[in-house]
Amino acid sequence: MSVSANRHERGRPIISRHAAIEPTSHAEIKLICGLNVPGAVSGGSAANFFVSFLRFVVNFTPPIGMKDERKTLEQREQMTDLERLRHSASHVLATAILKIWPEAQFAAGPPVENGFYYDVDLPHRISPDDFEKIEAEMKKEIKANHPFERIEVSRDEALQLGKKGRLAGLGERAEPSKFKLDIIENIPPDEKISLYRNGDFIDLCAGPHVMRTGNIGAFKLTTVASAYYKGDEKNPQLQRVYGTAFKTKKELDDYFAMLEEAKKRDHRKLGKELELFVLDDDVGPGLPMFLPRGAAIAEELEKLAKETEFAAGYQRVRTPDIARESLYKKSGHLPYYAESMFPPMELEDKLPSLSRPAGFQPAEEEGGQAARAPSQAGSLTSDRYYLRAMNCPHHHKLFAALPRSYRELPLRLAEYGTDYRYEKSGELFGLMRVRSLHMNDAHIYCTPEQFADEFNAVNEMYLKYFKLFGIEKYLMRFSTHDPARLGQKFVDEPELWRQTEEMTRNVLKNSGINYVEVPNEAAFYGPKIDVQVWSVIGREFTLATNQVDFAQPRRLELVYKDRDNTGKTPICIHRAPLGTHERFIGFLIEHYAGNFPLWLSPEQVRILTIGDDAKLIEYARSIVRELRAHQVRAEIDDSSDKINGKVQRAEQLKVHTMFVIGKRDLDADAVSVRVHGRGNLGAKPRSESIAEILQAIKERRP
RNA sequence: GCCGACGUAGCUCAGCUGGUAGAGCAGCGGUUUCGUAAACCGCAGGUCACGGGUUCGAAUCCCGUCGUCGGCUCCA
Repeated sequence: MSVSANRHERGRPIISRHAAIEPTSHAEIKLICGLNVPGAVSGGSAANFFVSFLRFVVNFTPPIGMKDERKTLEQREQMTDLERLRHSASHVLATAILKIWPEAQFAAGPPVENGFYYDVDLPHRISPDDFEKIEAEMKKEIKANHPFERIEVSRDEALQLGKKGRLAGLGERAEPSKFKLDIIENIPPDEKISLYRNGDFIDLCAGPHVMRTGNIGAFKLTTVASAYYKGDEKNPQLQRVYGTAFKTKKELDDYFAMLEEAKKRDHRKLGKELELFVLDDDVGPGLPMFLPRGAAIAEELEKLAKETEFAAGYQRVRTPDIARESLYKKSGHLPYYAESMFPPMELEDKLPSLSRPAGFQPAEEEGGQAARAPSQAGSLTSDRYYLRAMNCPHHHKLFAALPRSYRELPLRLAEYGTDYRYEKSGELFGLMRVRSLHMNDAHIYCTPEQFADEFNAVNEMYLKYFKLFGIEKYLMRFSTHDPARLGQKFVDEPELWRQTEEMTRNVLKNSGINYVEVPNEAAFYGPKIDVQVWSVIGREFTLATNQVDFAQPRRLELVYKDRDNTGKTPICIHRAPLGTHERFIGFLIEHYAGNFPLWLSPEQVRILTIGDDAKLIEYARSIVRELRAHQVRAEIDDSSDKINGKVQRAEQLKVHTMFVIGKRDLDADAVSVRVHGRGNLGAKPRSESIAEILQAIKERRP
């Protein structure tokens, strides 16, 4: 799978306005964390959280198409009641902060998905320890029940007030309201400027607000973080105080209860409890290791992919995890992607005076980037190797390895390739964002005529998987190019762009897939589809990508002989429906809350013996032998614990099926079946129970 | 990468304003022979992330490093 270069095209990432439409490729799957918990979930205990949540997820439409413009007044008027309340809460927050630190300077204070924040510039570092104090002031302001008063002013009046420090202040101050003045500059000349006042606090604000501060029923400050003014790292860093607010105390309590419930599903927590994977400091950050129980899941996914792909006409290949620099120079990745790759290994065996110490350190003196820059040492014979960050160049080389005829196309090369990406430390996140990954990758080389069928088949595969895993909420983001930027951001092949986009669009339309079109976010080499999914606890991320590439095959001079005996360049489709093991397993853990279906379950069957009679133990062992002979992951618990203890341990590990066997079962050649989450299902003949297990696994029953 | 919080036994956590480091679970050794979510007794287990500093004395205070987590989109 290759990489969209657009993030690096202008030297810095292109960040769109909303997380839901951030340009992503599989390569740099940007994980959007935070919980998309519905603001307006009504009542209910933690128990119905997931019901509420699912309802929310189903109804949720990502705000596609939000552009770089400011919110219009019309859009503001559409703020929900809850958003108004939270917006007002942010003003109350600012009021409270000013009562304690009158010199505070405020920037923006909007409602957000799960609450509100206000960005503040203040020499004092606000810490959670300050929250109590701030909340106390907020409560006073709410109790005072001041009205939110809208005041329209001329631009000049607004500027005068800003210069006197009166905007986002309790009174006039020595320092001007610098951020507010900057904001006024950006208000279109034809737009009215308004202030909102509650008590002594006056803020530049377009509204809308609730009627009075007393309407803010319940609130709580949650966290403090830093944020750049206007999100630009060139701007000063501000302190962002987050909080949330609801109409009633009960709703607030429910919200925190939901967060607690969500935490229980967190893949990092479950991964530890269920012994699925570990991260070890000595191995390195972002380099997860799968324990046997987690590896079992990975193996099942691989088996699924191999079977599915084999049936779909893919051929498996195997390629190394490293390659010479020259490969990435030719493929065109290096300039775009070097900073996301681990620094190269330098092989300097041919050097005469090598005095490298045993603990060889790669050159990092000049900020690490030095090591990644092309070699300047002209006189030295050195060789650089990179750990690969993507598999496509290797696969392209396999395409090129043999003379290719149109008769061989489409050629579909698949590999569970291991890649290494030097993700920035702050972006690492459990299994979801890592530095070593195993990708369900394949590259399809085809002719333009074959493209639509191939692309459609890939999408069909996605849908098949979604169905299998019960993924109901997904969105395909179809990223297209901007013709005005051909030759700059996008390769200058107008006809190929037109054709592939048209073909892709038709495939999407005809298949009834849930998709949106996002202009100007294609990869430099072709249109792409990112698949976005929502885990049940509201994490949203790009799971997979499907990209059209008509540029790399040319760069690497891939050709096939066509009917007319001329050499032609194939179109390449990069696809990874199951994404990476790391991310997909992380997703599945949260999706299933660790309660995996039988076929995926790390431990499918556990035999629990009642007592340790020798005959009973031998009976248990014979069942395990039979199951294992059929490739079932079965274990036996013949410890000296009482049966209740064995049951509890198996339940806590979320073992899918338990066979409880005692003397009664031994005598009847039966097993008592207990299924995780469903309790005791009673005794059944041994052969029948085993047959059912085998059947459920074979069908990959949910 | 930047800002902030955090880092105590395998796990979950306690350890006040500096004075010999604790519990439960897991592990190990016994005893127990139990029919569906924890039988009992005992033992062992920690350079309090790492490195410096302050101090008579540091898990505790200060500095640095590493790691983890939360943010770093939605503007008045």
